[in-house]
Amino acid sequence: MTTIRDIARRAKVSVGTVSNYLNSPDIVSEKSQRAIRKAIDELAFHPKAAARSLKSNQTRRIGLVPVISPEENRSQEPSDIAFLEFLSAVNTAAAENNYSLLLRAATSAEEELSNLRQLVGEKHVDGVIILGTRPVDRRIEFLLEAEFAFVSFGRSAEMKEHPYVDVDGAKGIAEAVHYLAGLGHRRIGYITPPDDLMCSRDRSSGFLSAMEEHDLQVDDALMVSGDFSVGVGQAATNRMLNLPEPPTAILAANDMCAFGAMRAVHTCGLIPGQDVSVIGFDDIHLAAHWQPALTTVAQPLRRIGFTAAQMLIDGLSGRDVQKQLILEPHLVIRQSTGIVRGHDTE
Amino acid sequence: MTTIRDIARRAKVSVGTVSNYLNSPDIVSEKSQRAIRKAIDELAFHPKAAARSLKSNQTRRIGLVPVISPEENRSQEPSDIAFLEFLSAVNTAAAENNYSLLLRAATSAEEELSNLRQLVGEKHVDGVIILGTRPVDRRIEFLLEAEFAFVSFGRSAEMKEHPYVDVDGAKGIAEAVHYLAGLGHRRIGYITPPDDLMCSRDRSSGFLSAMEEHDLQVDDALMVSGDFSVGVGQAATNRMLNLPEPPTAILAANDMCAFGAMRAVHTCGLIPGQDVSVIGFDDIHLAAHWQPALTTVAQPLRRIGFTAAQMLIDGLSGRDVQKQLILEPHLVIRQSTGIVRGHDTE
DNA sequence: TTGAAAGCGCTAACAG
DNA sequence: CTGTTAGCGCTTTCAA
Repeated sequence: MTTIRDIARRAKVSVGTVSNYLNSPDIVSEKSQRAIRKAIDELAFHPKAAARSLKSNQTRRIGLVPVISPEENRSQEPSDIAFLEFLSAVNTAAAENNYSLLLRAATSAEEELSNLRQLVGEKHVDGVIILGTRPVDRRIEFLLEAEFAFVSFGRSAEMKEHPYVDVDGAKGIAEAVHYLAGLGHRRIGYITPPDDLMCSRDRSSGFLSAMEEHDLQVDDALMVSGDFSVGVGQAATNRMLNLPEPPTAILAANDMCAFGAMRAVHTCGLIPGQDVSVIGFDDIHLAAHWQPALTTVAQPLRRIGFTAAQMLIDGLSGRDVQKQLILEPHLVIRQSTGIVRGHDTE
Repeated sequence: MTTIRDIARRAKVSVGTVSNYLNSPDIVSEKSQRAIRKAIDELAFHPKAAARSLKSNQTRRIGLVPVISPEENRSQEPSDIAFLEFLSAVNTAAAENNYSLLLRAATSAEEELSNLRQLVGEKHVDGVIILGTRPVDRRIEFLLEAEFAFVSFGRSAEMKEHPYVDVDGAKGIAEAVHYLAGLGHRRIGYITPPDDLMCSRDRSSGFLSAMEEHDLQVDDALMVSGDFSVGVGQAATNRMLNLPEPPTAILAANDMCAFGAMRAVHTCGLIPGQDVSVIGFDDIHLAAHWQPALTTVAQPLRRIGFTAAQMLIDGLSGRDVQKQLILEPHLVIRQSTGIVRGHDTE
């Protein structure tokens, strides 16, 4: 392995000068620069990351602990695809700042916490990004306590403030309800995200208050706790559609869930967008390509991921930045929603 | 920061003993073990990763360089979702072996290579996994030359052997053609993966020979070079459907592409699975949930990802293992394919 | 079994 | 501007 000493020897300068060249080239004389550059090229030298971080105490890595359920070996982060969009944005922001992303998969909430502890304790990374935030989140408690840099996607209900990027889910859902109400829908089904997530709480409050605003009755059977999967969307919708008084519209936890809902509508011999309206959440890429194209509450996942990473890196670089950011979602209207059948005749 | 010295002092042993305890506890006396364990707990000690890797010369990380196009900021790896399934399997295998996954995004093929060089040269990782293999692949040339551990998803056409996990794409496509031919289809359109990928070459050969086997004519207009996106699937299908003699079946580059194809079929006022059959490739989770459910050539992406990572790690651990593995795809028949309309009347 | 000590490859004073 | 040097926190001989 070629080291900084080899370069120094070959370029006939000291190791200190080589190190200076590596870190602030302009502080080194033209002549030395040339000699060093030449030696580096000839020996194909690369400064070893481990040695650098040992000394400088920084890794230029940011960590993420995705939870992957072992049975189906599927990512459980806020819906597969949405997670990918988020992840790729984080990755992009990291790369732009010359950081890498370190993933350490966990298969359960317990493991998630212990992997995080390891990542942090052993200093594999300079900071972490967490998602799937819960109202009381042990990860956040830990990170705050350890005074370790992090940004979360989603607020928690902690007393102490922490850095996060979030979306005003209550407002997003409310907008969807307003829109449906305007279309004449009175029985609106709502499939929530997993109960333990903060975003679920947030959105439910938006749902409830918007329903009230329109004098719409919230039927227990029409507000079912679900998750981000196609399967649950389909099952929950199916159940609601078989109620004595079925809903004419379904608000799904996210787009995947909405795809499942549409499937259920179809299976019941009804047409999504005509007989039953379906609205998703996220606006993943596929939403526009579904048949019928999905009306959904768009959440700027890429912007969220990018911003979270950028905030984290800015913090690590000592730049001081806004610590909390709440983005506005907006309703994207496509073909999966429509006027209530028989609305006029009532 | 608490170090091994602090533990040594507190446990009244030497640093060497603490280190031994960390690496092979059984070699340390019961008494010392207890004392050390106690000190570690009390001080919440974690051995620093950087120091460890500097000394031991291994990182327990495996690297991956995803290509994310900047315009749309979307992963370009073999179709978004398929990539996620692969990635999560790699991550799982890594985690099981106490490895992490390091991602270093690139925005172009040039950057992909230079990021890889950096990952390897600076020893951020012990080995890498590459995908989107090309017949002549500079990454593979580089890795072979550098004698750096890696496994690729997909063969290349290099002279030298290299470790890979692949799928017999030719066979998969051939199976799809046989099936369509059996259904009476004679005009079969084929949208290929990106031309520069090895898998494209592989599958095309399977397509051509299967067509020949059934005495089916390969029309240039029906074999279009595409990619893994919904958009291209839709556009290409649309074009083919407007030909004087349109195809009655479409083989798409992958499931996403097939989704686009179905959409085009729909847009032309036809019904996928009845008027025009569509077959995908991959069998991503959503394929079964599409409307109509997609017939597709299933590629065990999770097994591939898991195996690739496991092979890499086994190699790193000195275990010697099979270096090449080709998995068999199989056709999953669902509702997007059917007998040619008017087949009987001919 | 344990302790002392020599580095792993780099950075950052500090003196020249 | 350059060279010397003392570590960063750990592992691993080697003697005791």
